[in-house]
Amino acid sequence: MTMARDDLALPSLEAARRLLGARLVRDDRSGRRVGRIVELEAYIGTDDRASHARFGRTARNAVMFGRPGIAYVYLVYGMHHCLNVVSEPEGRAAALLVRRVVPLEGAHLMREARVARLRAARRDDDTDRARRDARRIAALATSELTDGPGLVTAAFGLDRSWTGVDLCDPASSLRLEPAPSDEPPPPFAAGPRVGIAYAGEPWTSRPWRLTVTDEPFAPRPSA
DNA sequence: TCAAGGATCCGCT
DNA sequence: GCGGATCCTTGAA
Repeated sequence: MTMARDDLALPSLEAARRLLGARLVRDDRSGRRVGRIVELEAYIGTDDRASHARFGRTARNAVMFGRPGIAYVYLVYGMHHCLNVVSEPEGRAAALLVRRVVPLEGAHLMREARVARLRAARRDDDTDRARRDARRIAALATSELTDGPGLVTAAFGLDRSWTGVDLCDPASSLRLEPAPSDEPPPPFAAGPRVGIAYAGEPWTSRPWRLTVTDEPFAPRPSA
């Protein structure tokens, strides 16, 4: 079962509440990776000066104006990819940035993918450094494997080519699944979004970052 | 065409 | 705690 598209076709903060605690699943030949979504940021409308939709519809952000439940993956700082879930009804530009998940299944595949991403990013062929990278990632706690937006995409092996994938389609290799029915909706805190100082007020202060607070290693909402 | 700058992470201090 | 990496997207010329 996948997440109902209707749950994402809502005002973005309501959609985000429903997405907290849900599962991000990548399932293909190499195996199955599952992460519990514990941190999201909402980018809402063309007025939001922090949103990629602030200049109106462009080639890059077009999916943000489309159907809810579609993946929007972009490149930031020339090297990191970020996964977003399109929210709001079709025609309203909005997306939810997946900032953090907690691995539940396939942590070994996530480690492999993290190492592979680093190897791909290295310009040279320094085998000593490659060994250090592999050791560093092997030493990470499971919860650290996907502790940031660029790390989620690295661990799940995602890049811009995943833009447009329907996360509500059970046939997609990348999809969203609701939490088990016996798992109550998680408690969460709201705080300002990260890394958007350029947007100015009131956008930098909008409490549009939602963080689950029942995780043992949940980051502080204001951090 | 061009120049500017970014929804981040890592390594070194 | 800070600066560098790195390339794509954007608005302006």
